[in-house]
Amino acid sequence: MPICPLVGRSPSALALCPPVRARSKTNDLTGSIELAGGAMSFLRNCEIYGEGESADYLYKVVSGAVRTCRFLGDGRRHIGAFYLPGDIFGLEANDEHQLSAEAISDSTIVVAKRSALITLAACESDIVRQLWTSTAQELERVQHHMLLLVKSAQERVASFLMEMAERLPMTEAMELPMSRQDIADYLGLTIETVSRSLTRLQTRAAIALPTSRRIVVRNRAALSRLNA
Amino acid sequence: MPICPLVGRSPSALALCPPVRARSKTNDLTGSIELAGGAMSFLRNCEIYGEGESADYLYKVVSGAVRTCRFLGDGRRHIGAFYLPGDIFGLEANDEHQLSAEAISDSTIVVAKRSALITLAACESDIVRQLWTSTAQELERVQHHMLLLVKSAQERVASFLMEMAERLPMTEAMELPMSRQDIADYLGLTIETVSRSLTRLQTRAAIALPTSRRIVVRNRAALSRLNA
DNA sequence: CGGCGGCTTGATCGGTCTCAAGTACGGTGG
DNA sequence: CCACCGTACTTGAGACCGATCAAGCCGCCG
Repeated sequence: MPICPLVGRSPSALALCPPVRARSKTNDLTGSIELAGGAMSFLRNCEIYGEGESADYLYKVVSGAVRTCRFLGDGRRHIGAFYLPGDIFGLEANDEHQLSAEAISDSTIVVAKRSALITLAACESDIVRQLWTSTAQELERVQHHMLLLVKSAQERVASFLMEMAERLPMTEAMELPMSRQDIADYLGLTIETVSRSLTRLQTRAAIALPTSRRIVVRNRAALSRLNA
Repeated sequence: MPICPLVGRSPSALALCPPVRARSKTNDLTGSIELAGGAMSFLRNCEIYGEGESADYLYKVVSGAVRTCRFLGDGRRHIGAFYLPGDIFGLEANDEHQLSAEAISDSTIVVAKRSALITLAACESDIVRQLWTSTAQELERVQHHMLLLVKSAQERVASFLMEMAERLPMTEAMELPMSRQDIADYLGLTIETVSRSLTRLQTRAAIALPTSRRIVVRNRAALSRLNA
Protein backbone atom coordinates (compact mmCIF):
# COMPACT_ATOMS: atom_id res chain seq x y z
CA MET A 1 0.00 0.00 0.00
CA PRO A 2 1.50 3.30 -1.07
CA ILE A 3 2.20 6.15 1.28
CA CYS A 4 -0.37 8.94 1.30
CA PRO A 5 0.82 12.50 0.84
CA LEU A 6 -2.71 13.38 1.68
CA VAL A 7 -4.29 16.77 1.71
CA GLY A 8 -6.78 16.41 4.50
CA ARG A 9 -6.80 13.57 6.94
CA SER A 10 -9.21 14.94 9.52
CA PRO A 11 -12.48 16.61 8.67
CA SER A 12 -11.28 19.81 10.27
CA ALA A 13 -8.56 20.14 7.65
CA LEU A 14 -8.62 22.81 4.99
CA ALA A 15 -11.31 22.48 2.39
CA LEU A 16 -9.64 22.87 -0.97
CA CYS A 17 -12.72 22.79 -3.11
CA PRO A 18 -15.85 24.86 -2.84
CA PRO A 19 -19.07 22.90 -2.33
CA VAL A 20 -20.44 21.77 -5.65
CA ARG A 21 -24.14 21.38 -6.07
CA ALA A 22 -24.72 17.87 -7.31
CA ARG A 23 -27.20 17.18 -10.05
CA SER A 24 -27.83 13.74 -8.59
CA LYS A 25 -31.25 13.23 -7.08
CA THR A 26 -30.55 9.79 -5.72
CA ASN A 27 -30.61 10.94 -2.15
CA ASP A 28 -32.53 13.62 -0.28
CA LEU A 29 -29.80 14.03 2.27
CA THR A 30 -27.68 15.53 -0.44
CA GLY A 31 -28.83 19.06 0.20
CA SER A 32 -28.66 18.81 3.96
CA ILE A 33 -25.16 17.44 3.96
CA GLU A 34 -23.95 20.19 1.76
CA LEU A 35 -25.65 22.75 3.95
CA ALA A 36 -24.04 21.43 7.07
CA GLY A 37 -20.55 20.71 5.80
CA GLY A 38 -17.60 21.78 3.72
CA ALA A 39 -15.73 20.18 0.85
CA MET A 40 -12.36 18.50 1.19
CA SER A 41 -9.87 16.98 -1.21
CA PHE A 42 -8.23 13.62 -0.81
CA LEU A 43 -5.40 12.26 -2.90
CA ARG A 44 -5.42 8.76 -4.36
CA ASN A 45 -5.12 6.02 -1.74
CA CYS A 46 -5.56 8.39 1.19
CA GLU A 47 -7.55 7.33 4.16
CA ILE A 48 -10.72 9.35 4.77
CA TYR A 49 -11.48 7.62 8.02
CA GLY A 50 -10.20 4.52 9.76
CA GLU A 51 -11.84 1.36 10.98
CA GLY A 52 -12.74 1.80 14.61
CA GLU A 53 -12.70 5.59 14.55
CA SER A 54 -15.79 7.29 15.89
CA ALA A 55 -18.36 7.95 13.21
CA ASP A 56 -18.89 11.67 13.82
CA TYR A 57 -19.27 12.65 10.18
CA LEU A 58 -21.22 11.81 7.06
CA TYR A 59 -19.63 12.07 3.66
CA LYS A 60 -20.78 12.67 0.12
CA VAL A 61 -18.67 12.05 -2.95
CA VAL A 62 -18.54 15.08 -5.24
CA SER A 63 -15.87 13.83 -7.61
CA GLY A 64 -13.56 10.84 -7.70
CA ALA A 65 -14.31 7.49 -6.05
CA VAL A 66 -14.08 5.94 -2.61
CA ARG A 67 -13.78 2.39 -1.27
CA THR A 68 -14.59 1.17 2.22
CA CYS A 69 -12.41 -1.69 3.35
CA ARG A 70 -11.25 -3.83 6.18
CA PHE A 71 -8.25 -6.07 6.70
CA LEU A 72 -8.72 -9.61 7.90
CA GLY A 73 -6.35 -11.19 10.35
CA ASP A 74 -4.23 -12.89 7.69
CA GLY A 75 -3.68 -9.72 5.66
CA ARG A 76 -6.44 -10.27 3.14
CA ARG A 77 -8.43 -7.16 2.40
CA HIS A 78 -12.18 -7.00 2.05
CA ILE A 79 -13.85 -4.13 0.20
CA GLY A 80 -17.37 -3.43 1.37
CA ALA A 81 -18.42 -0.84 -1.19
CA PHE A 82 -17.41 1.56 -3.92
CA TYR A 83 -18.86 5.07 -3.71
CA LEU A 84 -19.16 7.25 -6.78
CA PRO A 85 -20.10 10.93 -7.21
CA GLY A 86 -23.45 11.60 -5.56
CA ASP A 87 -23.17 8.67 -3.14
CA ILE A 88 -23.29 9.13 0.62
CA PHE A 89 -21.09 7.06 2.89
CA GLY A 90 -20.05 6.88 6.51
CA LEU A 91 -23.45 5.87 7.87
CA GLU A 92 -23.02 3.43 10.73
CA ALA A 93 -25.19 1.53 13.16
CA ASN A 94 -22.88 2.30 16.05
CA ASP A 95 -20.79 5.35 16.73
CA GLU A 96 -17.78 3.49 15.35
CA HIS A 97 -16.85 2.93 11.72
CA GLN A 98 -16.89 -0.77 10.89
CA LEU A 99 -14.68 -0.32 7.84
CA SER A 100 -12.18 2.34 6.87
CA ALA A 101 -12.70 4.56 3.82
CA GLU A 102 -10.05 5.48 1.26
CA ALA A 103 -10.00 7.57 -1.89
CA ILE A 104 -9.55 5.36 -4.97
CA SER A 105 -8.62 8.31 -7.12
CA ASP A 106 -8.10 11.97 -6.25
CA SER A 107 -11.47 12.93 -4.84
CA THR A 108 -13.54 15.79 -3.55
CA ILE A 109 -15.72 14.90 -0.60
CA VAL A 110 -18.31 16.96 1.25
CA VAL A 111 -18.22 16.32 4.96
CA ALA A 112 -21.00 17.03 7.44
CA LYS A 113 -20.91 16.63 11.18
CA ARG A 114 -23.38 14.01 12.19
CA SER A 115 -24.40 15.85 15.32
CA ALA A 116 -25.13 18.94 13.24
CA LEU A 117 -27.51 16.91 11.10
CA ILE A 118 -29.17 15.48 14.17
CA THR A 119 -29.57 19.00 15.52
CA LEU A 120 -31.03 20.05 12.21
CA ALA A 121 -33.33 17.09 12.52
CA ALA A 122 -34.80 18.48 15.72
CA CYS A 123 -36.27 21.35 13.68
CA GLU A 124 -36.89 19.60 10.39
CA SER A 125 -38.11 16.15 11.29
CA ASP A 126 -37.68 15.18 7.67
CA ILE A 127 -33.95 14.87 8.17
CA VAL A 128 -34.33 11.84 10.43
CA ARG A 129 -36.50 10.30 7.78
CA GLN A 130 -33.85 11.04 5.18
CA LEU A 131 -31.12 9.54 7.31
CA TRP A 132 -33.31 6.49 7.66
CA THR A 133 -33.86 6.32 3.91
CA SER A 134 -30.14 6.54 3.24
CA THR A 135 -29.43 3.81 5.74
CA ALA A 136 -32.08 1.62 4.16
CA GLN A 137 -30.57 2.17 0.72
CA GLU A 138 -27.19 1.20 2.07
CA LEU A 139 -28.76 -1.90 3.57
CA GLU A 140 -30.20 -2.87 0.23
CA ARG A 141 -26.85 -2.34 -1.47
CA VAL A 142 -25.09 -4.56 1.04
CA GLN A 143 -27.76 -7.24 0.69
CA HIS A 144 -27.20 -7.21 -3.05
CA HIS A 145 -23.45 -7.44 -2.54
CA MET A 146 -23.95 -10.39 -0.22
CA LEU A 147 -25.76 -12.23 -2.99
CA LEU A 148 -22.76 -11.61 -5.22
CA LEU A 149 -20.44 -13.38 -2.86
CA VAL A 150 -22.14 -16.76 -3.17
CA LYS A 151 -21.91 -16.83 -6.95
CA SER A 152 -19.17 -18.23 -9.18
CA ALA A 153 -16.22 -16.09 -10.24
CA GLN A 154 -17.63 -15.53 -13.71
CA GLU A 155 -21.00 -14.51 -12.28
CA ARG A 156 -19.41 -12.12 -9.77
CA VAL A 157 -17.41 -10.33 -12.41
CA ALA A 158 -20.42 -10.09 -14.71
CA SER A 159 -22.54 -8.69 -11.87
CA PHE A 160 -19.83 -6.21 -11.01
CA LEU A 161 -19.70 -4.97 -14.58
CA MET A 162 -23.46 -4.55 -14.70
CA GLU A 163 -23.43 -2.65 -11.43
CA MET A 164 -20.73 -0.31 -12.70
CA ALA A 165 -22.43 0.09 -16.05
CA GLU A 166 -25.44 1.45 -14.18
CA ARG A 167 -23.53 3.70 -11.85
CA LEU A 168 -20.72 5.10 -13.96
CA PRO A 169 -21.32 7.82 -16.53
CA MET A 170 -21.32 5.93 -19.79
CA THR A 171 -20.65 7.05 -23.27
CA GLU A 172 -20.02 3.94 -25.28
CA ALA A 173 -17.30 2.80 -22.86
CA MET A 174 -16.93 3.13 -19.12
CA GLU A 175 -13.77 4.10 -17.30
CA LEU A 176 -13.23 2.11 -14.10
CA PRO A 177 -11.72 4.17 -11.29
CA MET A 178 -10.54 1.11 -9.36
CA SER A 179 -7.67 -1.32 -9.88
CA ARG A 180 -7.96 -5.05 -10.48
CA GLN A 181 -6.90 -5.59 -6.89
CA ASP A 182 -9.78 -3.41 -5.70
CA ILE A 183 -12.23 -5.37 -7.83
CA ALA A 184 -10.81 -8.65 -6.60
CA ASP A 185 -11.14 -7.65 -2.94
CA TYR A 186 -14.66 -6.40 -3.60
CA LEU A 187 -15.69 -9.68 -5.19
CA GLY A 188 -13.77 -11.96 -2.85
CA LEU A 189 -11.52 -13.23 -5.67
CA THR A 190 -7.88 -12.86 -6.71
CA ILE A 191 -6.66 -10.44 -9.35
CA GLU A 192 -5.73 -13.36 -11.57
CA THR A 193 -9.24 -14.76 -11.47
CA VAL A 194 -10.75 -11.33 -12.14
CA SER A 195 -8.39 -10.86 -15.08
CA ARG A 196 -9.13 -14.28 -16.51
CA SER A 197 -12.87 -13.75 -16.14
CA LEU A 198 -12.62 -10.46 -18.01
CA THR A 199 -10.62 -11.89 -20.88
CA ARG A 200 -13.05 -14.79 -21.03
CA LEU A 201 -15.93 -12.31 -21.32
CA GLN A 202 -13.99 -10.57 -24.05
CA THR A 203 -13.38 -13.73 -26.08
CA ARG A 204 -17.08 -14.49 -25.72
CA ALA A 205 -17.75 -11.03 -27.18
CA ALA A 206 -19.75 -9.90 -24.17
CA ILE A 207 -17.38 -7.00 -23.56
CA ALA A 208 -14.41 -5.24 -25.12
CA LEU A 209 -11.31 -4.00 -23.30
CA PRO A 210 -9.74 -1.12 -25.26
CA THR A 211 -7.50 -0.52 -22.26
CA SER A 212 -7.45 -2.41 -18.97
CA ARG A 213 -9.52 0.22 -17.16
CA ARG A 214 -11.85 1.03 -20.05
CA ILE A 215 -14.66 -1.39 -20.73
CA VAL A 216 -17.28 -1.53 -23.45
CA VAL A 217 -20.35 -3.63 -22.81
CA ARG A 218 -21.06 -5.31 -26.13
CA ASN A 219 -23.71 -7.80 -25.11
CA ARG A 220 -25.64 -6.86 -22.02
CA ALA A 221 -27.89 -9.90 -22.33
CA ALA A 222 -24.89 -12.23 -22.25
CA LEU A 223 -23.72 -10.54 -19.05
CA SER A 224 -27.03 -10.78 -17.28
CA ARG A 225 -27.37 -14.38 -18.39
CA LEU A 226 -24.26 -15.07 -16.31
CA ASN A 227 -25.87 -13.59 -13.20
CA ALA A 228 -27.37 -16.91 -12.13
CA MET B 1 -39.37 -28.13 0.28
CA PRO B 2 -42.22 -29.48 2.33
CA ILE B 3 -45.80 -28.37 1.98
CA CYS B 4 -47.00 -25.86 4.54
CA PRO B 5 -50.20 -26.60 6.39
CA LEU B 6 -49.80 -23.11 7.63
CA VAL B 7 -51.88 -21.29 10.14
CA GLY B 8 -51.67 -17.77 8.85
CA ARG B 9 -50.30 -16.79 5.49
CA SER B 10 -51.45 -13.21 5.38
CA PRO B 11 -51.15 -10.80 8.27
CA SER B 12 -54.90 -10.48 8.38
CA ALA B 13 -55.22 -14.13 9.35
CA LEU B 14 -56.35 -15.21 12.78
CA ALA B 15 -53.89 -14.54 15.57
CA LEU B 16 -53.62 -17.74 17.55
CA CYS B 17 -51.42 -16.49 20.32
CA PRO B 18 -51.92 -13.52 22.58
CA PRO B 19 -49.24 -10.85 22.42
CA VAL B 20 -46.42 -11.68 24.77
CA ARG B 21 -44.44 -8.90 26.34
CA ALA B 22 -40.79 -9.58 25.56
CA ARG B 23 -38.11 -9.10 28.17
CA SER B 24 -35.61 -8.30 25.42
CA LYS B 25 -34.30 -4.76 25.38
CA THR B 26 -32.28 -5.13 22.23
CA ASN B 27 -34.58 -2.88 20.29
CA ASP B 28 -36.67 0.11 21.17
CA LEU B 29 -39.17 -0.65 18.48
CA THR B 30 -40.19 -3.67 20.45
CA GLY B 31 -42.84 -1.87 22.45
CA SER B 32 -44.22 0.05 19.51
CA ILE B 33 -44.56 -3.02 17.36
CA GLU B 34 -46.44 -4.84 20.01
CA LEU B 35 -48.69 -1.86 20.54
CA ALA B 36 -49.50 -1.62 16.90
CA GLY B 37 -49.86 -5.27 16.02
CA GLY B 38 -51.16 -8.68 16.93
CA ALA B 39 -49.49 -12.06 17.35
CA MET B 40 -49.66 -14.85 14.80
CA SER B 41 -48.50 -18.44 14.68
CA PHE B 42 -46.58 -20.03 11.84
CA LEU B 43 -45.82 -23.70 11.47
CA ARG B 44 -42.37 -24.98 10.57
CA ASN B 45 -41.31 -24.14 6.99
CA CYS B 46 -44.24 -21.81 6.41
CA GLU B 47 -43.74 -18.66 4.45
CA ILE B 48 -44.32 -15.45 6.42
CA TYR B 49 -43.92 -13.24 3.40
CA GLY B 50 -42.61 -13.74 -0.10
CA GLU B 51 -39.84 -12.18 -2.11
CA GLY B 52 -41.27 -9.34 -4.14
CA GLU B 53 -44.36 -8.86 -1.98
CA SER B 54 -45.00 -5.36 -0.74
CA ALA B 55 -43.40 -4.67 2.61
CA ASP B 56 -46.45 -3.40 4.45
CA TYR B 57 -45.63 -4.99 7.79
CA LEU B 58 -42.88 -5.26 10.35
CA TYR B 59 -42.37 -8.43 12.32
CA LYS B 60 -40.96 -9.39 15.68
CA VAL B 61 -40.10 -12.93 16.70
CA VAL B 62 -41.69 -13.88 20.01
CA SER B 63 -40.83 -17.57 19.95
CA GLY B 64 -39.32 -19.91 17.39
CA ALA B 65 -36.95 -18.86 14.64
CA VAL B 66 -37.16 -17.33 11.17
CA ARG B 67 -34.94 -17.31 8.09
CA THR B 68 -35.01 -14.87 5.21
CA CYS B 69 -34.04 -16.41 1.91
CA ARG B 70 -33.92 -16.06 -1.80
CA PHE B 71 -33.54 -18.50 -4.65
CA LEU B 72 -30.93 -17.94 -7.32
CA GLY B 73 -31.60 -18.73 -10.93
CA ASP B 74 -30.06 -22.20 -10.84
CA GLY B 75 -32.04 -23.33 -7.81
CA ARG B 76 -29.43 -22.56 -5.18
CA ARG B 77 -30.85 -20.93 -2.07
CA HIS B 78 -29.28 -18.05 -0.25
CA ILE B 79 -30.19 -17.35 3.38
CA GLY B 80 -29.75 -13.71 4.36
CA ALA B 81 -30.39 -13.94 8.07
CA PHE B 82 -31.68 -15.96 10.99
CA TYR B 83 -34.01 -14.18 13.40
CA LEU B 84 -34.43 -15.36 16.97
CA PRO B 85 -36.86 -14.31 19.73
CA GLY B 86 -36.68 -10.55 20.26
CA ASP B 87 -35.40 -9.83 16.75
CA ILE B 88 -37.22 -7.57 14.34
CA PHE B 89 -37.36 -8.38 10.65
CA GLY B 90 -39.12 -7.22 7.51
CA LEU B 91 -37.43 -3.81 7.33
CA GLU B 92 -36.77 -2.90 3.71
CA ALA B 93 -35.29 -0.06 1.74
CA ASN B 94 -38.04 -0.19 -0.84
CA ASP B 95 -41.65 -1.10 -0.44
CA GLU B 96 -40.87 -4.57 -1.69
CA HIS B 97 -39.34 -7.44 0.23
CA GLN B 98 -35.97 -8.39 -1.23
CA LEU B 99 -36.01 -11.85 0.34
CA SER B 100 -38.83 -14.06 1.54
CA ALA B 101 -39.21 -15.03 5.19
CA GLU B 102 -40.02 -18.51 6.52
CA ALA B 103 -40.47 -20.04 9.94
CA ILE B 104 -37.63 -22.43 10.75
CA SER B 105 -39.55 -24.00 13.60
CA ASP B 106 -43.10 -23.42 14.82
CA SER B 107 -43.05 -19.74 15.68
CA THR B 108 -45.04 -16.93 17.19
CA ILE B 109 -44.61 -13.61 15.43
CA VAL B 110 -45.93 -10.17 16.28
CA VAL B 111 -46.96 -8.25 13.20
CA ALA B 112 -47.36 -4.49 12.92
CA LYS B 113 -48.59 -2.52 9.96
CA ARG B 114 -45.82 -0.31 8.76
CA SER B 115 -48.14 2.53 7.93
CA ALA B 116 -49.52 2.39 11.47
CA LEU B 117 -46.02 2.85 12.82
CA ILE B 118 -45.40 5.73 10.46
CA THR B 119 -48.65 7.31 11.63
CA LEU B 120 -47.57 6.80 15.20
CA ALA B 121 -44.31 8.44 14.22
CA ALA B 122 -46.11 11.62 13.29
CA CYS B 123 -47.01 12.09 16.96
CA GLU B 124 -44.02 10.51 18.60
CA SER B 125 -41.04 11.50 16.51
CA ASP B 126 -38.96 8.97 18.39
CA ILE B 127 -40.49 6.18 16.36
CA VAL B 128 -38.76 7.33 13.19
CA ARG B 129 -35.52 7.38 15.09
CA GLN B 130 -36.19 3.86 16.33
CA LEU B 131 -36.98 2.64 12.83
CA TRP B 132 -33.70 4.18 11.75
CA THR B 133 -31.83 2.50 14.59
CA SER B 134 -33.30 -0.88 13.71
CA THR B 135 -32.38 -0.43 10.08
CA ALA B 136 -28.83 0.53 11.05
CA GLN B 137 -28.54 -2.56 13.24
CA GLU B 138 -29.71 -4.68 10.36
CA LEU B 139 -27.13 -3.00 8.15
CA GLU B 140 -24.39 -3.85 10.61
CA ARG B 141 -25.54 -7.44 10.79
CA VAL B 142 -25.46 -7.78 7.02
CA GLN B 143 -22.02 -6.19 6.83
CA HIS B 144 -20.79 -8.73 9.32
CA HIS B 145 -22.37 -11.52 7.32
CA MET B 146 -20.67 -10.23 4.19
CA LEU B 147 -17.30 -10.59 5.88
CA LEU B 148 -18.18 -14.19 6.64
CA LEU B 149 -18.65 -15.01 3.00
CA VAL B 150 -15.06 -14.27 2.00
CA LYS B 151 -13.58 -16.60 4.61
CA SER B 152 -12.69 -20.29 4.33
CA ALA B 153 -15.25 -22.96 5.12
CA GLN B 154 -13.69 -23.68 8.51
CA GLU B 155 -13.72 -19.99 9.39
CA ARG B 156 -17.32 -19.53 8.29
CA VAL B 157 -18.55 -22.40 10.42
CA ALA B 158 -16.55 -21.20 13.43
CA SER B 159 -17.95 -17.67 13.02
CA PHE B 160 -21.45 -19.06 12.70
CA LEU B 161 -21.07 -21.00 15.93
CA MET B 162 -19.80 -17.94 17.77
CA GLU B 163 -22.69 -15.87 16.47
CA MET B 164 -25.18 -18.45 17.62
CA ALA B 165 -23.45 -18.89 20.95
CA GLU B 166 -24.06 -15.20 21.58
CA ARG B 167 -27.64 -15.13 20.38
CA LEU B 168 -29.10 -18.41 21.57
CA PRO B 169 -30.04 -19.01 25.20
CA MET B 170 -27.15 -21.10 26.48
CA THR B 171 -26.94 -23.43 29.38
CA GLU B 172 -23.85 -25.51 28.78
CA ALA B 173 -25.03 -26.52 25.32
CA MET B 174 -26.98 -24.68 22.65
CA GLU B 175 -29.81 -26.11 20.62
CA LEU B 176 -29.72 -25.02 16.98
CA PRO B 177 -33.16 -24.39 15.51
CA MET B 178 -31.96 -24.69 11.91
CA SER B 179 -30.96 -27.65 9.77
CA ARG B 180 -27.56 -28.26 8.21
CA GLN B 181 -29.02 -27.19 4.88
CA ASP B 182 -30.08 -23.87 6.41
CA ILE B 183 -26.60 -23.36 7.83
CA ALA B 184 -25.01 -24.26 4.52
CA ASP B 185 -27.17 -21.79 2.58
CA TYR B 186 -26.46 -19.13 5.18
CA LEU B 187 -22.71 -19.63 4.88
CA GLY B 188 -22.60 -20.20 1.14
CA LEU B 189 -21.37 -23.79 1.54
CA THR B 190 -22.77 -27.28 1.01
CA ILE B 191 -24.18 -29.43 3.81
CA GLU B 192 -21.30 -31.84 3.38
CA THR B 193 -18.73 -29.13 3.93
CA VAL B 194 -20.61 -27.82 6.97
CA SER B 195 -20.81 -31.31 8.40
CA ARG B 196 -17.13 -31.98 7.78
CA SER B 197 -16.14 -28.66 9.34
CA LEU B 198 -18.17 -29.45 12.45
CA THR B 199 -16.68 -32.91 12.90
CA ARG B 200 -13.24 -31.41 12.36
CA LEU B 201 -13.94 -28.87 15.13
CA GLN B 202 -15.04 -31.76 17.29
CA THR B 203 -11.92 -33.83 16.72
CA ARG B 204 -9.90 -30.74 17.52
CA ALA B 205 -11.83 -30.53 20.81
CA ALA B 206 -13.15 -27.03 20.06
CA ILE B 207 -16.74 -28.22 20.32
CA ALA B 208 -18.77 -31.28 21.24
CA LEU B 209 -21.82 -32.60 19.38
CA PRO B 210 -24.02 -34.58 21.80
CA THR B 211 -26.67 -34.62 19.07
CA SER B 212 -26.47 -33.08 15.62
CA ARG B 213 -28.50 -30.02 16.63
CA ARG B 214 -27.01 -29.64 20.10
CA ILE B 215 -23.59 -28.07 20.35
CA VAL B 216 -21.28 -27.47 23.28
CA VAL B 217 -18.55 -24.90 22.87
CA ARG B 218 -15.54 -26.42 24.61
CA ASN B 219 -12.82 -24.04 23.55
CA ARG B 220 -14.04 -20.60 22.60
CA ALA B 221 -10.49 -19.35 22.01
CA ALA B 222 -9.88 -22.07 19.42
CA LEU B 223 -13.05 -21.01 17.62
CA SER B 224 -12.20 -17.33 17.54
CA ARG B 225 -8.67 -18.17 16.43
CA LEU B 226 -10.26 -19.65 13.31
CA ASN B 227 -12.03 -16.37 12.55
CA ALA B 228 -9.12 -15.02 10.49
C1' DC C 1 16.63 3.10 -23.18
C1' DG C 2 15.70 1.00 -18.63
C1' DG C 3 12.79 0.24 -14.89
C1' DC C 4 8.64 -0.07 -12.50
C1' DG C 5 3.61 -0.96 -11.48
C1' DG C 6 -0.41 -2.83 -13.13
C1' DC C 7 -2.20 -6.36 -15.75
C1' DT C 8 -2.33 -10.89 -18.24
C1' DT C 9 -1.22 -15.64 -19.00
C1' DG C 10 0.42 -20.29 -17.83
C1' DA C 11 1.17 -24.50 -14.73
C1' DT C 12 0.27 -26.57 -10.57
C1' DC C 13 -1.87 -27.13 -6.02
C1' DG C 14 -5.55 -27.38 -2.79
C1' DG C 15 -10.12 -26.65 -0.90
C1' DT C 16 -14.73 -27.17 -1.77
C1' DC C 17 -18.29 -29.34 -4.54
C1' DT C 18 -20.30 -33.41 -6.42
C1' DC C 19 -21.79 -37.88 -6.37
C1' DA C 20 -22.49 -41.91 -3.75
C1' DA C 21 -22.80 -44.74 0.37
C1' DG C 22 -23.41 -45.39 4.94
C1' DT C 23 -25.35 -44.17 9.69
C1' DA C 24 -28.32 -42.29 13.40
C1' DC C 25 -32.74 -40.94 14.80
C1' DG C 26 -37.78 -40.51 15.21
C1' DG C 27 -42.15 -42.04 13.91
C1' DT C 28 -45.55 -45.44 12.48
C1' DG C 29 -47.62 -49.75 12.27
C1' DG C 30 -47.59 -54.48 13.23
C1' DC D 1 -41.57 -54.56 21.69
C1' DC D 2 -39.56 -54.67 17.25
C1' DA D 3 -39.55 -54.03 12.03
C1' DC D 4 -39.75 -50.71 8.91
C1' DC D 5 -39.39 -46.39 6.90
C1' DG D 6 -38.11 -41.64 5.86
C1' DT D 7 -35.44 -37.77 6.99
C1' DA D 8 -31.40 -35.66 8.49
C1' DC D 9 -26.80 -36.11 8.98
C1' DT D 10 -22.04 -38.06 8.25
C1' DT D 11 -18.37 -40.01 5.62
C1' DG D 12 -15.69 -41.25 1.51
C1' DA D 13 -13.67 -40.81 -3.40
C1' DG D 14 -13.03 -38.12 -7.28
C1' DA D 15 -13.73 -33.87 -10.15
C1' DC D 16 -13.44 -29.08 -10.66
C1' DC D 17 -12.88 -24.30 -9.74
C1' DG D 18 -10.24 -20.80 -8.05
C1' DA D 19 -5.79 -19.87 -5.45
C1' DT D 20 -1.02 -19.89 -5.71
C1' DC D 21 3.35 -19.46 -7.74
C1' DA D 22 5.89 -17.87 -11.62
C1' DA D 23 6.72 -15.73 -15.96
C1' DG D 24 5.76 -12.56 -19.38
C1' DC D 25 3.53 -8.26 -21.27
C1' DC D 26 2.19 -3.53 -21.59
C1' DG D 27 2.12 1.38 -20.78
C1' DC D 28 4.23 4.99 -18.55
C1' DC D 29 7.80 7.96 -16.91
C1' DG D 30 12.30 9.13 -15.84
